[in-house]
Amino acid sequence: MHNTNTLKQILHKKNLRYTQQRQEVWDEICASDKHQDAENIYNSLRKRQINVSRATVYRTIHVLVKNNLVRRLNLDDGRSRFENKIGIEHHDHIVCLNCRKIIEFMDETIEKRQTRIAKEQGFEIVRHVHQLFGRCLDEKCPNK
Amino acid sequence: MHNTNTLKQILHKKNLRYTQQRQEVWDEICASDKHQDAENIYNSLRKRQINVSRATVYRTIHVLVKNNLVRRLNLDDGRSRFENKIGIEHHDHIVCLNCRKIIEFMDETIEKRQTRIAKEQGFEIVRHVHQLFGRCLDEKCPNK
DNA sequence: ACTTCTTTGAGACTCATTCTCAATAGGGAA
DNA sequence: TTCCCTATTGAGAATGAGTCTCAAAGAAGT
Repeated sequence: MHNTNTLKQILHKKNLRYTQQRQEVWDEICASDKHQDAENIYNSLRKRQINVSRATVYRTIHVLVKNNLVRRLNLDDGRSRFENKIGIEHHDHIVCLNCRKIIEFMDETIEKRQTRIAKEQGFEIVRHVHQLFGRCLDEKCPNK
Repeated sequence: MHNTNTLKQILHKKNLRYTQQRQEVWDEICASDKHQDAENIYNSLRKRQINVSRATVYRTIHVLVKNNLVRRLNLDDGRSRFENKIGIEHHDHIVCLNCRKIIEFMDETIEKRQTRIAKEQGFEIVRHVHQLFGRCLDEKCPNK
């Protein structure tokens, strides 16, 4: 895996241990751009005969998120989704309410403006959430 | 209560029944601009000797949200918050990660831009979430 | 290999929210 | 006003994502 070193180094820097389970969870998140949830990740690993417990999947995700390898998305459907952050440009999301298709977007003007707005209100932004929920025109979308 | 008619009429239009419990929950949400969660609303009513069950609080909130009287906010802390929408301009939120202070903001440029972006991607926006999480400069904020 | 300290697995647990179902009560019709 | 139909309510059980516990397993420095 091309990300072995990344993970190993980062864990080492934080005095955390590099384990097979952590590598597998990290690989699984990197392998897909489908914004998987924890249960998904757990099942995918199991299907590939990789033994990782559910608790470890959750715990590993925390480690990855805390160390900026992974981003947690909350798409208002009751479970968190995760996406690889390494080598990926910042972006926000458009979500179809019918088919749950997710499109990424990024707008420099919006980014700058929100920073300015926050500053005017006496805030320094640490992170932001910008999600557009709507209906897509996709052929396959059950959108009547 | 000045919102009695609003609620009564809207419920009637949808063939739903106007009940004391629904009025009380709605009043409680309107009475505060503190973005209360369901448990809060439930406790406030109890404290005022008003008998409403937790289940009814949750059920009523659904009714109010579905009928556009109330907005549900998900501030990534595990429970939904609610705010009155009637007579209130649209806005988004800035949240302090330290003291949980919530400030409202609204920017016409951002609003327009996100609509255009969505359209370009073949989406019609139904709703959006735009939240800025950061640290405020408030005196009382435990922000070191 | 030895030791120390972290991580793991399995299942119990938490907590917000939803569900179940019998009892209650809107509200239109008579 | 009373009757009836059906929606709503209350109490507590159930759900489900996520977290915790603790004994066993395993990194990694020496």
